[in-house]
Amino acid sequence: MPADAFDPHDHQDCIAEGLEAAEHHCAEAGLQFTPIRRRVLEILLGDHMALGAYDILDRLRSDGLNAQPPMAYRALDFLVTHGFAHRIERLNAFIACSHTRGDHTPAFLICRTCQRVVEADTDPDAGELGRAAKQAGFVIERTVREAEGLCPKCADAA
Amino acid sequence: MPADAFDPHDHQDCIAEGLEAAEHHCAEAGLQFTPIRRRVLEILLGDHMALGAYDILDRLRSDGLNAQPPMAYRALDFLVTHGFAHRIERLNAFIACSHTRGDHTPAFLICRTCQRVVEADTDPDAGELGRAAKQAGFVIERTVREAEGLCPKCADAA
DNA sequence: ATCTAAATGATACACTGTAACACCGCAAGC
DNA sequence: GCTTGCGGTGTTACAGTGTATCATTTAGAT
Repeated sequence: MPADAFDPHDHQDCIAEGLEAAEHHCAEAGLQFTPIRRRVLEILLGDHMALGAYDILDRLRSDGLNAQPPMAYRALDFLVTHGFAHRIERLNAFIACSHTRGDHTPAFLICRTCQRVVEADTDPDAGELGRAAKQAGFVIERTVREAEGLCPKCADAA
Repeated sequence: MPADAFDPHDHQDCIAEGLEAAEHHCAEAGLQFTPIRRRVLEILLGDHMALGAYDILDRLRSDGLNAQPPMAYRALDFLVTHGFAHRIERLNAFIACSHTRGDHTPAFLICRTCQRVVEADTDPDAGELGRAAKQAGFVIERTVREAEGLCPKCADAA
């Protein structure tokens, strides 16, 4: 289990595995894993921090591309739609998915000191949102669950 | 309990009570509940939908003010900081708080059809986020919990 | 009365995201 | 082969959201 991007780990594996999983899933599903989409996912997999669309754009440009905003947003839309990446609403930023593919309902832990973000999988109808929805008779279609605070390392340092 | 803004209710009461509660709390706490702040809260209390900062700005302008963006954002910052309003991250918008004052950890149910938003109070360390944080050793300072879907009325209609 | 801190007024700008259109490449079908 | 359609890319221009900065006013404290 990738319980923890807060823990040390061999990060090259994250990148390689993430890319391969996406490639495999696209092949299965008949999706086009184009060079741009692949490159954007690779950038996102590059660290466990959320990146803004314009950060992505800058990196594409340092690859030598004359990239404009729609290029980044299109690739990000693709990745988010198909579950290869997630949007962090609180940060207006994006992060590579660190779990197995398929529909899932992520929750995020955002460290305000080291900026790292960890993804955890959840049950959409559980938790406080599920409870509130049940009480109100509300039908949940999508959830946003994000916590800001301190990761173990940064909490110790403080 | 205001379990449900989805239910019919006398809305003038919402506005009057909300304003009075804020006024009272500001007096207690030595906060300045200035005309602009009061007016912005009144606008937010005007319905159970989230309003963007520029929606607020437009309404201030139709009051005859030559309002610029910082005016709306400052008032909203004040209201959010002191718990009279909340920011809905998913919508880049704001809504009046519908619960008693003091620190609390809201969750929101957002109807994608009628656009109404209901606030529920939660325990910051409970739910799926609390579970994930506990497992990772993460210290939660703030949470974002928002569900999009269908309110009872809109679900029936569909 | 004067001083100080907070709030407001105003300009300008930065960041985030999208509409619209032209173009390209490839696969499906005639 | 040809062409037709569709998804992806290249590009321009703009819309929406949020802030830094500085001047000015107001409200309270001494």
